[in-house]
Amino acid sequence: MAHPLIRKLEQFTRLSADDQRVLERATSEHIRQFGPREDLLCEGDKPSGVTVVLSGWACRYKQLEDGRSAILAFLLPGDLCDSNIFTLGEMDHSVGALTPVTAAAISRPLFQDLMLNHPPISQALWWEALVGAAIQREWTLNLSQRTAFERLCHLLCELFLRLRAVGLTQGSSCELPVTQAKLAEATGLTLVHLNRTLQELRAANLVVLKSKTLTIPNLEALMSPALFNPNYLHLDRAAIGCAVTELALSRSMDDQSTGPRP
Amino acid sequence: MAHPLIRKLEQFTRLSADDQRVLERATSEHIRQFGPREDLLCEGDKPSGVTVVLSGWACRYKQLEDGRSAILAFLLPGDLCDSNIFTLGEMDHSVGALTPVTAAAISRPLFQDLMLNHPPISQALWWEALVGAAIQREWTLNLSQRTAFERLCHLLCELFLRLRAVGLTQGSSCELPVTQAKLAEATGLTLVHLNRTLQELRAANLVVLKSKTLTIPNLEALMSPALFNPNYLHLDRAAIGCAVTELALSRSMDDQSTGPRP
DNA sequence: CGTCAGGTTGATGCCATTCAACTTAGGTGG
DNA sequence: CCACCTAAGTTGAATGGCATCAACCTGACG
Repeated sequence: MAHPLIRKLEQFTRLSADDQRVLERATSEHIRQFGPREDLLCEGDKPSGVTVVLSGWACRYKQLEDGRSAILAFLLPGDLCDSNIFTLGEMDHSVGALTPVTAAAISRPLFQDLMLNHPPISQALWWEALVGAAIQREWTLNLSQRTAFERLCHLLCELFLRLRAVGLTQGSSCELPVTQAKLAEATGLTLVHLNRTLQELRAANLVVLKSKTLTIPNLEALMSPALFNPNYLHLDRAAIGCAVTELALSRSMDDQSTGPRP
Repeated sequence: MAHPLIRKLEQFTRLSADDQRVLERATSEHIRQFGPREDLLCEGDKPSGVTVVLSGWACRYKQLEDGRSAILAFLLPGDLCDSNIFTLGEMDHSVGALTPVTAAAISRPLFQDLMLNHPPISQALWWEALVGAAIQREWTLNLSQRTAFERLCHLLCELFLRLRAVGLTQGSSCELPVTQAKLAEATGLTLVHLNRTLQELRAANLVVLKSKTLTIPNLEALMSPALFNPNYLHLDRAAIGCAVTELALSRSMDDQSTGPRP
């Protein structure tokens, strides 16, 4: 499969062969593996490199001194953990692995080279950061206004679309390698209540979730109750080019998937 | 008073006289005034310029189709409404004025000149965007984990510190030119419940709020119940230089303010 | 076969919402 | 100067969504 960072940034703009080579080199120097509960980065860490998730799922999270904690974002393959961290003094939150994770660290000089001498890449990194911020805003709205049911619908829609954008869906299915406890932390619900909400989703035939595989028989039916508007993911430019084939592919695989739909 | 954008970016790094001149020119071309309920930007707008708040308060907000809406951020003088919007296709949320607002629009060519030919400025703009994202994460945590009481404490702390960073506090007081309805939208509470929570804050002597003026007799006492950690504002570098005088100034004015503290 | 993580269920209570009314302050016109 | 109006703030009572606590179930694994 293509390099996930390149695949992701190409959602924004086509990168020249040269730029792609530069990115590949930059992300192949310091590769590290992390186990499921391990931290990629801790709050307070001084920047030693920009971290890119190459495979597996991670999450941003933040803890209060009294033990409460929340997941603030899911990081999927191709995502940057600490975009341009060098301009900030230190991490204001932590990043933890949810599954086994492979991550690359881009050293400071390499990163500065990308930013200064490769305008298309630095543009794409801006895009990455801005979309990340847009997603964070949507999560704020999610917690602020949506009910538990809507919240969960919305989260699952988002994850599915983001995974599809980097080619990690199979038809109407994708991996969802996280426990209900983690989904609860991400939606601001208790584990118990999340479990019940999930059962509502199943009862309404909006999702099938079994053994870490999520199937969405009818994506629009899931988007509708959440009032899901995908504009905040800013995948539109990609839509002009890639997503046509992407969509066609996804559709054709829908046909051979288990759940036939009206 | 100094130019608010310059003042803000200098929280991150000292700008040369030349850079300051460039910024001043960039933000003096297209000045616009907005009335209290007017929109500076609407969801779906295509970028026509980067908007900077010069005076007054604005907010990012997002509405759901069924009428629910939430305030996602407060924009104070010096804040950018749509950082680097040119790399995104369109606005994914709206920006509205809460008070009379003066804003400048930086045109596309001017903005690109800043980004390409003035590294210290483009660095500072990265910092601005990253801090904005960090604040958004903190708001996510706020909504996800903190109680109504803690949430309000936290919000007021943040606003006070951000205002102080751009020199808009007088001793332990600052303007808070927003209605309780807006504070409710920002904290994800109903108006009624926000009102009651605010009364709790007053009863606990944590704040004095009258005729749009907020006074915080003891900032640490307000930070404590919210488990407020200012690291996410990334004002630390400034702290090395400016904030010493800033703090000294603030202290000396505390002395002549109404509420003496132990 | 015991253990443990992950998932499911029931009972109970509180925090926050909802609806509805009332107060206060500022502004405007007769 | 008072009658009226509107926006903002305040209060009470009833409802409900979600949390909390405590079991219990299930499958994977050594």
